[in-house]
Amino acid sequence: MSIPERRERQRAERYELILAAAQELAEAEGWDAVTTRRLAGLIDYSQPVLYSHFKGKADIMAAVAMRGFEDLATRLRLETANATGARNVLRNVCAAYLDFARSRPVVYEAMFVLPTGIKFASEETPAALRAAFDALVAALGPDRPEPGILAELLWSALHGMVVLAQSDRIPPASAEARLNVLVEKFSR
Amino acid sequence: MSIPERRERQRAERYELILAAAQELAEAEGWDAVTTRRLAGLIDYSQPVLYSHFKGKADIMAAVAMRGFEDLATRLRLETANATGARNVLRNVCAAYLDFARSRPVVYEAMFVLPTGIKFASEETPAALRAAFDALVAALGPDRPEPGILAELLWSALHGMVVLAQSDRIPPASAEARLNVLVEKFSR
DNA sequence: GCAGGGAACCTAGCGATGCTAGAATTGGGC
DNA sequence: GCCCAATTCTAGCATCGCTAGGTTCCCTGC
Repeated sequence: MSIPERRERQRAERYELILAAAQELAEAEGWDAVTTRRLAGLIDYSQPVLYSHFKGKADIMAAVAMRGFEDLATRLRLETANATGARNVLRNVCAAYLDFARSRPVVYEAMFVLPTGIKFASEETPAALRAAFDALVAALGPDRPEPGILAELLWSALHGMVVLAQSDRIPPASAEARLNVLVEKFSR
Repeated sequence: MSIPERRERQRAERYELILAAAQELAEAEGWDAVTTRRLAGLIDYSQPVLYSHFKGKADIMAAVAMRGFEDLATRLRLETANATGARNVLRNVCAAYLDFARSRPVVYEAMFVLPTGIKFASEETPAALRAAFDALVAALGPDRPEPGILAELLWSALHGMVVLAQSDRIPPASAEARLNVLVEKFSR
């Protein structure tokens, strides 16, 4: 292995180390606790090292979000493939979405709540993000009128349920009941 | 007028001045630009004066949010009263909700996105907030199964549409189309 | 083996934030 | 006209994201 290659590999490892530390710290104490100083301390480097990998704190959060898009997309596609019957597919995909948000709340927050520079619904939209949205479209079944609009609405409902429940604005305990009604309303 | 009374009135006026300045500055440059120093400058007092009215910046935003709840509640109730036909009522109430969010995005943000200490769906829920939610329940019409759950779902969908559109995660331009589908799905 | 040079890294610091302790000023009551 | 209490301001703390400039390390060519 050449020396530049080794250097590059070590850089990549440190990149991963930063992402892992950021996510771990955020999961433990929230994004506000993820300061550049604490992050630098966790990886045993000084602050400026972070800026050799990322443009800034927002960029680190965006990178965590990108990983989240990939994770979410594979989870949703898995449900689309494994369930049988249109209604079951829709239900399982929605349940998987809600489950993802519940299991990784801070990653979800980075993906869909906090301001990242990530472009949605445009040419530059990351593939993983596009794939996750396409899984929603697919879950609604074929031959729907205005499938894009319908999927946007479904996503809006799911997202609303997530953030309002996470911030205790609607009772998290009734999430299941809401899911039942949601599936009923969006099945044909 | 007694002297304590005059003092109290002047304090109340300054309280309003602070709220108005905070909202105005937020509307112009976003909540991040609302710093205690700039706010103090706008009302021609020093920083600590703010803390004689509010516990801190978050408390100021919560106060702005409270005014927003009242405004939203009256707007929604107006639509419930003025429209005829179940479907029209639902449509107009939803449109009014979306319109409120569009016309006062930063107030909406303080109400439903940023972490305020305000209690939702509990004993201590402010009356205005409860009234706004009740207007949603009423808009869905009488004799619905699980009206609370259904209203939570409707609210989730509306809220999701607002925040995803505001952060450019779904195209703001198709808001009307989404509203049409939403009303269709939630009408019986 | 050993300088030279470039990449990698850290120390130290800037400006700005929310918030507060303690001094200074104001204004009503005697 | 003086005093006391309430009100307001000055000045500062700790922390934030971010960066300039100097130091250290390691690879390269002799």
